[in-house]
Amino acid sequence: MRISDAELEVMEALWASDAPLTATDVAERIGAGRDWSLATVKTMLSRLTAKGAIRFREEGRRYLYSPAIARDSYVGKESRRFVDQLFGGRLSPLVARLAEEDALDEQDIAAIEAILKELKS
Amino acid sequence: MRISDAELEVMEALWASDAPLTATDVAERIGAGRDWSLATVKTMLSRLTAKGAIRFREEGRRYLYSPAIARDSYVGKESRRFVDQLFGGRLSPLVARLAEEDALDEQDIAAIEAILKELKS
DNA sequence: TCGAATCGTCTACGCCTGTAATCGAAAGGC
DNA sequence: GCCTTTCGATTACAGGCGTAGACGATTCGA
Repeated sequence: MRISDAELEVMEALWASDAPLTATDVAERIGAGRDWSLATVKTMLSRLTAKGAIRFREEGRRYLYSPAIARDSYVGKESRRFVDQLFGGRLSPLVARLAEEDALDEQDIAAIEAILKELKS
Repeated sequence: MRISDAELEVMEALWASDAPLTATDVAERIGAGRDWSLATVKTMLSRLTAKGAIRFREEGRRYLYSPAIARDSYVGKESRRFVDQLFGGRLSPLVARLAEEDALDEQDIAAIEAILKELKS
């Protein structure tokens, strides 16, 4: 299943904390950027549960939520989907495009080179 | 404005042909993959027009559609959005992730290296 | 003990998306 | 001159999304 932009925000909060979180916890961690009411966060948690992206354990009257899918695996799938959709499955045209827009700094470039060098060994 | 997955398919047809296309033309070019009725294609064309992503010129009773935005610029914006959303704006973690999934072949790697080398000169 | 706070669930609602049928106008064929 | 085809426009409709209020149950504070 796809995870929507708003839902992703909730996932990030859960992924960022290794302990399970209550709805209120999640709301607090998101707090800043998105000005959501607690009700909204709860809706997201329900929908994510329905999608199987998170799960919860009951603790008294509250639920403790934790991710049911790993960030790496989700991000990997989305990345593939993205390069497939816009770049025919190849990463190099993406790199070219971002390079052309000066979206890569020295540090990022060096990091990429290191990864590739490692790959070839 | 965002362009949806289905709408993108129509954009690709228009981007791929330098001449303007009629609705029927577009339908033919898409034909294969997506099993759409002509009506569906027309809906996409209307919506894309409303979004300002394409425009048309009347030719008799038909419309001749052409892109109003360049593929490069659209793709660039989406790419940024993507790396911002999932990788904090850095490309290297994306490369790392795809590398880890063996989604890069020799050819792609070489192409990326060439781009980076060029960048540094 | 009794009202206030809090919990998860249910309901809401407008916009977007995917997919298409219908419709009135025009054009083309015969 | 008509019937058929074809055009774009309008309407449809279910499911997803963003955002949240209302509700019944429970618990906590005084």
